[in-house]
Amino acid sequence: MIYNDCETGDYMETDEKILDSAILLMASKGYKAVTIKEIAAHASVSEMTVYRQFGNKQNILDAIITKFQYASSLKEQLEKELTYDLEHDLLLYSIIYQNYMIKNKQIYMISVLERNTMPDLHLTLHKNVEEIQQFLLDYFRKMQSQGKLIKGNVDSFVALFMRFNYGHFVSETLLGFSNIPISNEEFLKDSISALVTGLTPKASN
Amino acid sequence: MIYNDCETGDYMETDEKILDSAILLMASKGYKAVTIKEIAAHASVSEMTVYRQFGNKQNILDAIITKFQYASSLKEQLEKELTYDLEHDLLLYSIIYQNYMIKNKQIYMISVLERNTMPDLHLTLHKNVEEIQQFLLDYFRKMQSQGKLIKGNVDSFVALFMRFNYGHFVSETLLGFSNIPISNEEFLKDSISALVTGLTPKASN
DNA sequence: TAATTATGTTAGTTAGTACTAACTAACATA
DNA sequence: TATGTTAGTTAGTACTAACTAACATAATTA
Repeated sequence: MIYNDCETGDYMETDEKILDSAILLMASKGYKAVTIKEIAAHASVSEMTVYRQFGNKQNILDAIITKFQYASSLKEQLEKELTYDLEHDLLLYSIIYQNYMIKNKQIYMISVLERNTMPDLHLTLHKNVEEIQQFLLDYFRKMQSQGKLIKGNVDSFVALFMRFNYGHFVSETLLGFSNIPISNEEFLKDSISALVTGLTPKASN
Repeated sequence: MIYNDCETGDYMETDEKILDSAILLMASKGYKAVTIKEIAAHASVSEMTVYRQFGNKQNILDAIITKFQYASSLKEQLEKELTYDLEHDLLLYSIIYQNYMIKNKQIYMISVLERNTMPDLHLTLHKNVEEIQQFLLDYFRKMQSQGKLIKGNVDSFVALFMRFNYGHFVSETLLGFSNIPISNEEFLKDSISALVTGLTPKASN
């Protein structure tokens, strides 16, 4: 089995091939169910090479986690482009969020599969969720104080929006079940348009 | 370790204790990572009893699947109580859906963990999703034709609503992260109220 | 060219796990 | 009294997977 699909056309480093194969297999079957033999075969290296590079199985996962633990650029990416127009901003958020999650879907899947055996990983990733939630809470409060968001419980509105985005990510990307006969972007546009109508104060008031 | 929490106060049958322990452990760690020894210990029986009752590990999972494969009562439960008032019906759906998923969360978790190793289970449960989606599509179309739902892509509206419910289930029940400082029912009420406002045609038209 | 480095090969050891077999104990029932 | 049923105990087999050690070879570098 040959495995080498680095986008640059260069051959991937041995370490990268191993980590790439490991994350793929672990996200598919879980840490315990994946064997070093499988990882080596998928990376087209010998089992010994894996052991020489990483020592043991746990170190492979640790390397994966370290590699994918870059700072949450989600917030910074957003803050720059906010226009304080509800529809624009929520759509922007949804698109950026989906792209962010697609990039991290494998490490996220591992964290779900191993949420009980290795709770630290899951908690670490969950920190990001809390940060995003806080960011959205601040944004929604600001919009509310400017009369651009209906009165009511901001916590609920934020949760509504977050759970919609999260549900979309899980069914569409993580589990790969697409039941919608239209494109992803169209769907987001339609949904957020309806959402925004519900969250915008009536003009007549 | 003593394990016996049958609601009737009677002692649970040996088979039930074993299945109950197995589903709990498999939903927590995945099929492969659970050992017969663990299941036996958790059910407070000897390993041999497990083998005598079920023969092998796969049979335990098969028994679990068979036991939890009752007809989707979700649709029937709903049809009876529909009032064709959007807010009432969507809130009703959300509550019934959440309760239904809570009941089936363990088998659902197993289907996610083993989605690649045993794709049949996941596909079977997914059939239910498709059925629910079709039901909601019919309902939304009906409401739209009665002028009780805004014009636009019904597929999007259904997906918006389903993904909100699904996202809520996954974060609240499946992964157990509750970030909302209010009660579940209050949250559903608030969210659906906002959603319904967005999906209801304006009175002035 | 010689040394070094990266990788492969082969053959182990050790531990865990699914599963079997033989036997025993307690209790119920014909 | 004899037999069936249900569960436990103990020992063992077959296999798998993590991990190690020793040696071989190809590529890279001094």
